[in-house]
Amino acid sequence: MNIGTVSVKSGLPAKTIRYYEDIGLIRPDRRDNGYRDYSMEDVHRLRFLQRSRSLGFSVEECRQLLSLYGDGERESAEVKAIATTKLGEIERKIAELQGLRDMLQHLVATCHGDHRPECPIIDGLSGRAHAH
Amino acid sequence: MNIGTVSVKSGLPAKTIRYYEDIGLIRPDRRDNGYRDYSMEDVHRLRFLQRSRSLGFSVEECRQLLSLYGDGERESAEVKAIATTKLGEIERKIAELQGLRDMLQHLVATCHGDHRPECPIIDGLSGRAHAH
DNA sequence: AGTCCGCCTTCCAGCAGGTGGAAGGTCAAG
DNA sequence: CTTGACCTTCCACCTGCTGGAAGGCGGACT
Repeated sequence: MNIGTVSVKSGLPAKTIRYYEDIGLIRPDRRDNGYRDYSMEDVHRLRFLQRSRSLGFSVEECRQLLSLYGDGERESAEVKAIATTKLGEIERKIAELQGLRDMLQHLVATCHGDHRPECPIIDGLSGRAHAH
Repeated sequence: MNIGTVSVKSGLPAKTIRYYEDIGLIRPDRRDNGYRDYSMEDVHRLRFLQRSRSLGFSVEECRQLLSLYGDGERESAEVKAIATTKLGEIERKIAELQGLRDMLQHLVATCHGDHRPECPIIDGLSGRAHAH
């Protein structure tokens, strides 16, 4: 199977698929003409990568998950530990962004937004005023 | 004022302060010995940068905000427009992360996390099952 | 047989936003 | 006079790709 087909099937750009090969996440065969030749197994691995990346796992985490994915002997506890850690990170990230949002919302709400130079947003960013 | 002092006062690493100079966000004086010499105005600008970066503005957005910050004639409407756009982006980001969280929460909740090889997380990532 | 287009290959460069480290100059204290 | 903390520049590296150039290959149409 050529890279273009695999790209469609996996939902990943061809460039990204080659990049994943560069960093050792997949190892497709080569044909006589030099073209990469992918198996269905490769497609599964790439879909797996696409999903886990879009769920916020780093490439290194994906590498771990992928080795567990391919290991029939793996213990689900290992996988759960990785996922749980990532869940905590995502929750922290959400809380952080909510803090930013509240701060910005406050600044935007108190700004007249007209042609006068007074601006609580600038003041807030400069630390001249406290957006409590 | 030396860069080390400014680093403490602004909450930014010295490396980052030099980098901000490289990309033209600040322009400190130089002393005879080659050391950078910062004014209180520089410190204010750097604190401003630190705050706006940590509020999720990109460096380019910070550059805009900084030019408005230094411009007594600016109209608050300009600033409000930038902040409002950024607010929308932050809200989209939060929603996206909440989606990830829900998905991962579901996967983690349905995984026994023991030493058996069955693992709904791996299944979910591989697309073999739907964590709806 | 020639030509076209689209696919494939490699390689090199660059994006954001810094961070790390080497190699060396400077300054104040002991 | 040496030590140690600070400062300087420069160059490389990080993540996770993405873009583009230059060239080979494959099948269709004429």
